[in-house]
Amino acid sequence: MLKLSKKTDYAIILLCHLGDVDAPVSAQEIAGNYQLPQPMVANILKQLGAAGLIQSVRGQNGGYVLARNAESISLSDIISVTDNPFNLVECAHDEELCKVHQCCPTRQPLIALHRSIQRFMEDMTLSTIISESYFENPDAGRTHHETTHLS
Amino acid sequence: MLKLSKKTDYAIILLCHLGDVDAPVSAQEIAGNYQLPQPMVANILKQLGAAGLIQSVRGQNGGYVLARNAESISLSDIISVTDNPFNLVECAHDEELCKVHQCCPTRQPLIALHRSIQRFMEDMTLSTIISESYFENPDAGRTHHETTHLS
DNA sequence: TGAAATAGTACCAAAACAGTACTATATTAT
DNA sequence: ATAATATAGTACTGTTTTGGTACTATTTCA
Repeated sequence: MLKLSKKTDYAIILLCHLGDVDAPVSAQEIAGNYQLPQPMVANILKQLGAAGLIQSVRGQNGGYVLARNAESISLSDIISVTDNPFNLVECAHDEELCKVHQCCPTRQPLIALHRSIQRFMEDMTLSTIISESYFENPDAGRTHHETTHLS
Repeated sequence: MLKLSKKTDYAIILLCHLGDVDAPVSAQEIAGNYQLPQPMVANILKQLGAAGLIQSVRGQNGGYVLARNAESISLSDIISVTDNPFNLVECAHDEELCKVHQCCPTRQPLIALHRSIQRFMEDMTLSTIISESYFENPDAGRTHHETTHLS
């Protein structure tokens, strides 16, 4: 339906949070902070860890921290983990899949759209997202996340 | 999963075909020409008709023709019919849906992405798609569609 | 009047999504 | 040591969406 999955949606929130904090943050902590289902959050963090976007710290007081700086994590990276690699149309990656590629009128323009979106998502980094979110919520300072709980 | 549905995919093919021909074209004819499932094609054409993108001609020798010229039909129009209105993230349209909008770090940047894609899809008209497809398949002339059948 | 077409629905199976559960392992505070 | 708190890995499930079919009615033309 051409929309981001909840998983991707959540992943961005999680990563923004991690990008704001230095110490490891646990799944439980984030889930509580944003009122998200804890098992989901845990699963997504596991996936992001396996993909190398974040690093895990096991044991008590453990959690996750960004594995790279926020400038080098793109929206495209995130979506690749939580939503499969972006693929607006099958034939953008698998030309052979297209039964009618000899006469398919959609290939060129849809691949153009695909590339345009791809480009946009590669250019949009986590740090961009974080700084744009401050523009909207300037009072959501880094040490006040516990005050942003919802009633 | 951030990809176009088959319905949208097909719809673009159908509309491109209609944009190339003046006389009404039947569902059966198009389905045969592009090796697409006939009932699906019929359903999509019905929807496109109901949405006012194409006009139907009933009865024998009937079929469909574009209801407006190809310049005035945008990719956004098409997707609205076959894929629901485009909505990258819920909160792009329904701010109240977002439980954490007070502290949600994703709103601004994702809405920016949404708008960028939306804009792109509004600017890409059916006539653009058709002309770009000729760039790739210059031999797919308007009277030779029956020669492009696949074996 | 019959063939060929659309109109309008209703239906169904398979896949994807959103979320849960469980077991194992690692680390640390006590 | 050991209990508590965390991640690691994986399997499972209910719901929704997708992709596609089927059926009946109506319109038009030869």
